[in-house]
Amino acid sequence: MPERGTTSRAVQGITQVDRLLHEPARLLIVASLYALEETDFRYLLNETGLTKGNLSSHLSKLERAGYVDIEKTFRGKIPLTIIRLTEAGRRAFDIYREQLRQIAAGLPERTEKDEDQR
Amino acid sequence: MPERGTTSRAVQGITQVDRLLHEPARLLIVASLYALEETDFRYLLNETGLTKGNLSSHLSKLERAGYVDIEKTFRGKIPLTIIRLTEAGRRAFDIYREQLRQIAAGLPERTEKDEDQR
DNA sequence: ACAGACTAGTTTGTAATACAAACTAGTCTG
DNA sequence: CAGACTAGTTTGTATTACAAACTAGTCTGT
Repeated sequence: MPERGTTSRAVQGITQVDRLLHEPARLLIVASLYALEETDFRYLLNETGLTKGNLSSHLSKLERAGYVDIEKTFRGKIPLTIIRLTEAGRRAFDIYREQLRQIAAGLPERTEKDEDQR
Repeated sequence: MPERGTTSRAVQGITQVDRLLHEPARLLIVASLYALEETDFRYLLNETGLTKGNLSSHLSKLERAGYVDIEKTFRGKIPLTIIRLTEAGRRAFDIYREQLRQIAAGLPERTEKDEDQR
């Protein structure tokens, strides 16, 4: 098995994270959805602080990946988009969360010697 | 101060991470450099597993941002590129490391109730 | 009744990206 | 001295992230 240097394995793992979730805007969307049964477009808009256009396109991307279900309904006569995290999305998030923690834990620390340098 | 929903502050902070370091390839480069006084192109190539082209362009980007110093020398008659993390790069990494840890810690967990759902 | 404001999103345009393949410039070897 | 090798850089391509402009319809004041 080829070793690739001295940087910790955990940190080298960063090259394999799910790029779909590594994008901050989408991680925020999915993290918001994670705790909820379902929610609507307006809620996510408020929760994430994204613009409508951005939120719309990130949701489409997550939908194409099978990470969210998007259901179009009406609240009275006004269109309402219901968004749900799928089981696949939930699993992908679980994996990403654990990878991120491994990586964060594995990043090198400032040592006392480093402090002296300046 | 406007609240933006129920997702934890730490996680909302993800929208403000340093995009230069959030890119896996570059984080790996900078994490590799962090522990070292200086190193060369060949070492990083091996350490990161990137292609030469990719490493070259990521290093240029880090150099433009002032995160690394690149010095061109010769080892005998063969060109040798020496790379060093600057103090600015070191500080940026310190900040990113802490932000990442906050975010990783703040991501929602799978609850017992969630487990039941499937 | 209908002009204009509002709700709820989607589509379009643009600049920046990440990546690998192709290239450059020179050195070493049989 | 041809070809293989070292050490990188440049170029080409497809994907992206983002906001501005747009679509489709509903509500409100006069």
